[in-house]
Amino acid sequence: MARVSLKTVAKEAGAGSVRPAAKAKEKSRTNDPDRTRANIIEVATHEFSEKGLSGARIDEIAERTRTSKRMIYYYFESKEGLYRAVLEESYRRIRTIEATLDLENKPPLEALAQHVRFTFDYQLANTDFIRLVMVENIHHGEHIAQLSQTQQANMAAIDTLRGIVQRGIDSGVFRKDLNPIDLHMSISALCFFNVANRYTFSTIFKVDMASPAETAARRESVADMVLRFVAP
Amino acid sequence: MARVSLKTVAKEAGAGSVRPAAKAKEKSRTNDPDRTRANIIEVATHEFSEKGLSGARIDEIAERTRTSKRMIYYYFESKEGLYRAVLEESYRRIRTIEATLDLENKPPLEALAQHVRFTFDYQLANTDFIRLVMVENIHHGEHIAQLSQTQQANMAAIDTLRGIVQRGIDSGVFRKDLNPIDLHMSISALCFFNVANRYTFSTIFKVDMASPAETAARRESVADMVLRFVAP
DNA sequence: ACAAACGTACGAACCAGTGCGTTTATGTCA
DNA sequence: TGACATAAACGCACTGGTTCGTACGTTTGT
Repeated sequence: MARVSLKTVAKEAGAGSVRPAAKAKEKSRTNDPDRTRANIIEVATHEFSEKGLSGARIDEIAERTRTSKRMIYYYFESKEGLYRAVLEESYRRIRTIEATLDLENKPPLEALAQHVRFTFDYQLANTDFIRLVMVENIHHGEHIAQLSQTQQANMAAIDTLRGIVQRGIDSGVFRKDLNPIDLHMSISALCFFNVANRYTFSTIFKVDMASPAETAARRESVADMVLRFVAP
Repeated sequence: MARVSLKTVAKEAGAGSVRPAAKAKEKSRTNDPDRTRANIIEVATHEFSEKGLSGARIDEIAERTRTSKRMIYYYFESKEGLYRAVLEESYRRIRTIEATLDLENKPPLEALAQHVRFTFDYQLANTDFIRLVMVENIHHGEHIAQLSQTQQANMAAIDTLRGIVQRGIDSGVFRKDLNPIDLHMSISALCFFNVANRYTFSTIFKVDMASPAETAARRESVADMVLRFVAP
């Protein structure tokens, strides 16, 4: 059925990943499993986050890749396998970035405020991740349930917050009955909504939640709400 | 192009829809367009909310209906048409129920607290609706964008909150710079997350967010957070 | 030489949508 | 009132395009 060749000719495109200098004739193929794998995941991440697990098409993902559909199955075995790899990688990325923040040495109130603003901005800048979480919840979390590695690592992500809360309580600037997990949930909820429900909310209330002005105001409102929440 | 009439034959619709007494032989079919339509929407609501727009299957919806697949296309024209009808009906239902609450005559603080707890409980009890909103946002809100009727009616849904805010400010128990839409967003965010992200959050943090104890604690935490937020 | 990495082309199941014929309800006029 | 025409409501069985997945052969690296 005249299915088009889909060459993906040449191209140095890459965000990085230098190739061997050879390049002489474009006829030659270069094996680079790491790059191929990473490239597939990158494309798939965007595709799954845009269309969901059921809405995404393996053929379309393959098309946007520098390799072929066969390679997707070679590396990931199935559509769900690929989805799981995408989920894992997205969760891995968020926690490595979160760890770079140094909030341990700042006064609790300031540290918390910064933590909230950072979370807000990170989620705003990583809508792909947010949407993947939405998709995963539509699927009842059955895939992340299989990634125990990911679960553990992400549970540890609130250790920073836990530390801030402890210091805040100790120094008397936070109320004593504060529950770190509950606090984390509230922060997540406020930041998450801003990205996740942007479309329906903007449509109904005729505001452009993606605009810089709206975003800035919202960020401060969220920070304010959290700070008020922890006060004694 | 046998394009169906789409009658909407007036009628008192009601959840009940009494049938003609006839019923004589079970061999005979009884035409009851309203009931058929409502039945399809009911089944489709659950199916779309469980599997999403792309994940849901028309054949499966038809199977769970008391009628045939052909009727789905007879009444709704396409899968997306059915989805739109489902979305519209879900939004319609939430606002009629919301309107039944009488908060106009209670003191602002009490009214707000009740409003928050009601929102929390309603969303908890109507996961189908919440999940539909998630699905719609995955699709960039392109379907609700076509339902201007629904948009308008739902924008009006914050009039109650707006009234409470005004009375609270006037009587001095709320701070003056409170923005009703911003407040509404925060309340929605806190309640929404509880249902929408239940699976990933429960999995990562090893808590059962659906349990009564967890739910009750969370409801009070949310109410507390909102009340602190509005204080002068 | 041998395994890992890769591409092409194909198949089988799935699934939205429809052609067409049948039954039920309703209006109309003798 | 009842015969009849017409429209609405309905069901069966099918189709054509889509889509996940793979058989099989080729190239690259060690």
